[in-house]
Amino acid sequence: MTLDLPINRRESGDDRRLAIAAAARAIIVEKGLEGLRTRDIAARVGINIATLHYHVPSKETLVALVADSLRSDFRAQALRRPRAGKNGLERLHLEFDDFREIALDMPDLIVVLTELIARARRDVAVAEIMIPMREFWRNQVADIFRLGIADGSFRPDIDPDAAALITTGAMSDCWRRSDLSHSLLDHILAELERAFIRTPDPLQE
Amino acid sequence: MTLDLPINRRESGDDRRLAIAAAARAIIVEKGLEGLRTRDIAARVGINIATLHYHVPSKETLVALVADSLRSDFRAQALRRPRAGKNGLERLHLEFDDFREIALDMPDLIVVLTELIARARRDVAVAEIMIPMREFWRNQVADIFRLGIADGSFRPDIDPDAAALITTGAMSDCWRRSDLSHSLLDHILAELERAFIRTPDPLQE
Amino acid sequence: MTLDLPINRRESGDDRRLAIAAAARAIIVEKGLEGLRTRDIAARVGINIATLHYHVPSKETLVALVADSLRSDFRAQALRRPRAGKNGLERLHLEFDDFREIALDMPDLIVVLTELIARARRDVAVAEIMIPMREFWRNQVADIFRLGIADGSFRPDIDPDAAALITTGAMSDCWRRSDLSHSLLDHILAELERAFIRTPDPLQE
Amino acid sequence: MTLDLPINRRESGDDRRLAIAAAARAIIVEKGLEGLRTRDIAARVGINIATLHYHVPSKETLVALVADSLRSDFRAQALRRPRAGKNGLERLHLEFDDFREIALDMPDLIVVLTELIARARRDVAVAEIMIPMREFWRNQVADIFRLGIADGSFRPDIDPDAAALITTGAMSDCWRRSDLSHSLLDHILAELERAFIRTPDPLQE
DNA sequence: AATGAATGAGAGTTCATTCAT
DNA sequence: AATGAATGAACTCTCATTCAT
Repeated sequence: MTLDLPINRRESGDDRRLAIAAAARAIIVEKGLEGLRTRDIAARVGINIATLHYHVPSKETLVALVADSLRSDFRAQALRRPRAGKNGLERLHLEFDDFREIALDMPDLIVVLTELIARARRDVAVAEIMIPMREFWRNQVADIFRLGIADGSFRPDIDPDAAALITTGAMSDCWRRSDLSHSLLDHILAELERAFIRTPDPLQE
Repeated sequence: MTLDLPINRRESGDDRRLAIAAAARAIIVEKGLEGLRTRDIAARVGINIATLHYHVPSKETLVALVADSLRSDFRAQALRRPRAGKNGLERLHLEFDDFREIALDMPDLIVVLTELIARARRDVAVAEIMIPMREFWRNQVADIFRLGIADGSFRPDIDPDAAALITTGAMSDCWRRSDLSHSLLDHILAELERAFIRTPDPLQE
Repeated sequence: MTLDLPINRRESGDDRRLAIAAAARAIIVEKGLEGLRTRDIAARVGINIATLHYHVPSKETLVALVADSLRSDFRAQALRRPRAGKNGLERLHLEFDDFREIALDMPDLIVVLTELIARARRDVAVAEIMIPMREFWRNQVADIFRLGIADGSFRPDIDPDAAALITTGAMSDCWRRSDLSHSLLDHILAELERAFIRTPDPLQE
Repeated sequence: MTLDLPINRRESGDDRRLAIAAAARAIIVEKGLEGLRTRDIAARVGINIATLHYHVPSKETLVALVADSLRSDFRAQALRRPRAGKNGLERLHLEFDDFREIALDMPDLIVVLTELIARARRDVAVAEIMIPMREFWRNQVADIFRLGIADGSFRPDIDPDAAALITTGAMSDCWRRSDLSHSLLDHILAELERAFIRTPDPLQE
């Protein structure tokens, strides 16, 4: 006669790790990576510290886990929008839409990402996850510029890699501002667009 | 007659504070703000921890001292180059020269600056020093754009504030890259210039 | 079959806290509250300082724990002697017996109590435990005087509250004397008794 | 041509020591003996810590200095009232008047005294000053009782030493109460008087 | 007589990690 | 899979005292 099975008393290891990553991210948002304490995570998840260490053997592992969870979120987001059959300018607009969505809907994600990128300078394990993420993004934007140059929607004299770095750099810097508003963001993105589109040739109009 | 110079046994308070700020900056470069330990600073300066606390009563004060020392460095650098009698484009070039100089000659300064800007999000005392510094820089660049629009060296449709944010943001992001090379930097700066200068009107050439 | 008793390696939290309170009291007797060091307590209990902090999170809590342990001791002692069916004078004798027992058998308890009462002036948390203890005692003695006035064993013109304060005050002051001897104590208690009993009316004898 | 002699820039050693003792007493009242810090004293006097140590070489010396200053105050007070030509009861009234005056006008003095008496248990240097003070007071009161027994104003069966200890003990205990009011004090003193005066013999009235 | 600078010893507290169950 | 208890190492900060001037 088994009644009232304790639900979720013991979650599977994967579920626990997901909960731990989520809790860690919440704390990083509040107090930064340097304010991240294993005890706080355990308390937030509702488990004992020893249990936390059972699932995530060390703090280093924990940070890597958080980095991984960020990567998953970005991958999920990258797959949501179809990219085919567009010209460079249209694809840049899509990129901007993605950015707007993240910056305004999930600012937490950005905060954690920024903290991890900063840490990557000193932590090789983190760098191995975060630097490729950043470079992947920059390359995607560089591809957009290459496409746009080819299809004529962008200036022909653009250096795609430099332009990508400027674009992603400016966007990153927006993230870091606590005073980021919807309208400010729109102004920035509009200015970025003007900076790279092909000026209509007055003669041929 | 021995010329034994006083081996820094007892310095004036100001000198000590300078040395402390320098040591703190060196450690921040190595281990980040979160890896900054008062004992390490004292050891580096060659004084007792209690002596350190005599000159800098708390860690909070210490961080503020570092922030102040950054501000001093920037002020010193800002006064080195004459700004008068130039048009917008020339002034932008000067700005780029400054940046090149700092990024390649004193990369440590930038690392520390970045750490403090990140900390500013959570530390009001630091924010009060760092945010004005960042905004001052952005405003300076915005002024350059305003000048350049007026004198015709830049595109007339530029939004000076947005352009300034993009420019400083991109430059900041360069700083954060550990792989920053001289040629990469030059490419970025050249691209920034192309993004904002007035496209030569084909008709009038 | 080896009977190796667990050598206190891991005790339950309650046992540890009892041991900690006992160690703290011993050190207070030796060096006073101001000479109480967490490290000394840990050493005496045979545990690590961090373990001490695991059980008693702060020094403030520790002092409250000591105060609580005093209260427990007093409660235990108060329950040992039956109080029913006695007149005022007999109850005063019982009170004196209790006092003699504590003052001569457990002088440490008194020293600690005195230290905590002194600290209560400045520490609200301690005051909240100690002042009620002291007032409870004084009220108990005041009740004895009220009873004795009613049953005729004490002078009818006694102010019970004032008499109680004198009695408990004199007893407290005895505690504070390092030269307290058995015979001195007896003299004091005898004099207190003479001070309040009803003088036999010469007429009716 | 000497103008504007700096007044009090450099006080004599004795004046400085007086000021130091006064400052120390003020701090003891606020934070207790255990909260007494040399730096706080120096700040209150307006001198450097090193200067403080020049005048009072160690903290032990400092506490002895405070004890001495208490003794001076008591001596001054003891000389104010003429004691000759009174009987026991009248002298007890004078004693009570003195006590009232101190307890209500200079409660600080009492606080410091109590702190030092408590410290005397562990500090021989302090004990050598404070214990004689306490015993001198008790003996004075014992003498009053002896006088009053002889002149018939007190009960003949009083043990003068025990009665003195009860009296001074009850008074000391009053001091320790933060809730001491004028009327409470009067009640206590009146009760003490009733406890020891000769009950008027009904037959002979 | 006075002071700015310096210091050794130590205070309470924190933290990631481990152990026994 | 989970946990209460334990720990070493380290942290910031404090304090009475001393030194050089």
